[in-house]
Amino acid sequence: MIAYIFATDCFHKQTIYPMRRDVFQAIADPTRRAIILLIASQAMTPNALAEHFDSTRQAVSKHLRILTECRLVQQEQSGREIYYRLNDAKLKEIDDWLEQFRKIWESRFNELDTILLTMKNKKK
Amino acid sequence: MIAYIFATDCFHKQTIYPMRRDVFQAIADPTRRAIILLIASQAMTPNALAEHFDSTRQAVSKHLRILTECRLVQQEQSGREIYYRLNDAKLKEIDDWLEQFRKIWESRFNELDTILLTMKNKKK
DNA sequence: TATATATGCAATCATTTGGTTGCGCAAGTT
DNA sequence: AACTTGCGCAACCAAATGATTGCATATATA
Repeated sequence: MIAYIFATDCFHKQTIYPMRRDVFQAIADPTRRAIILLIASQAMTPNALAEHFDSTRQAVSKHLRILTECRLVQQEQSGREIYYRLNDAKLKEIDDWLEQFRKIWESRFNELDTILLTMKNKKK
Repeated sequence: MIAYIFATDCFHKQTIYPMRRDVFQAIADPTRRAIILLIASQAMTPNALAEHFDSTRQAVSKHLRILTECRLVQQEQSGREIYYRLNDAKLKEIDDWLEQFRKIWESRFNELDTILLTMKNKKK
């Protein structure tokens, strides 16, 4: 009931998993990407999530476990329901990885600039 | 020899793989991420790449195959060597995926704005 | 032409992965 | 107190994955 929604101190199975996986492995599976997208706008329970897929609740639960293990997702218990919410900060890690390449391409542009500049000077 | 460097019309084993894989699956493996990073600044041959890893050339070759299959990497043959280069555009797909979330967060901010605005108006 | 090098491919193997079923337990409900 | 519901966990299984070894072929070199 409503009385329990914010009673976050009375949970039981909200396991804290060791960080075994990495984010890249977590998003490799299409079902997990779908889950991430679903909970991006609002936290959802395993049962609610499972309704969006053909596979069983346990399968979804397993995916949630993996997502939780790599901290992409956080659990929030309210009564006997566990809401899973997206950990925005963890998605940032993917963006950080991409940033490396942006930098490499940028420096490549700079090199091109230098070359163009050299050619320009030679013309003089 | 130099004569062959641009002779791209005389290759033999430069197979065109069917697109079976997903970019997300491709970057799931740490070795593949390392390969991507290595060739980001300049194209490399399988042998040159293999020197950077403990595993055998064939293992690296397999990873290259997977990367090629999902178009993350392109082959460029010069003589008997095959240079693998990064396909920048494909990395963009990952960024596009992240963009979804940026939009969701943004709209969340907008909702917040609306709420704040409503509160403001009520105060009046 | 004979030999060395660069590479892809097939077969094989241990490990991981994604999924299913069955179960136990805590939290609600009647 | 008895029943229902939500959820995690263990056992099990088929398929995919990552790596190895051996082999075939094309290119380069002596």
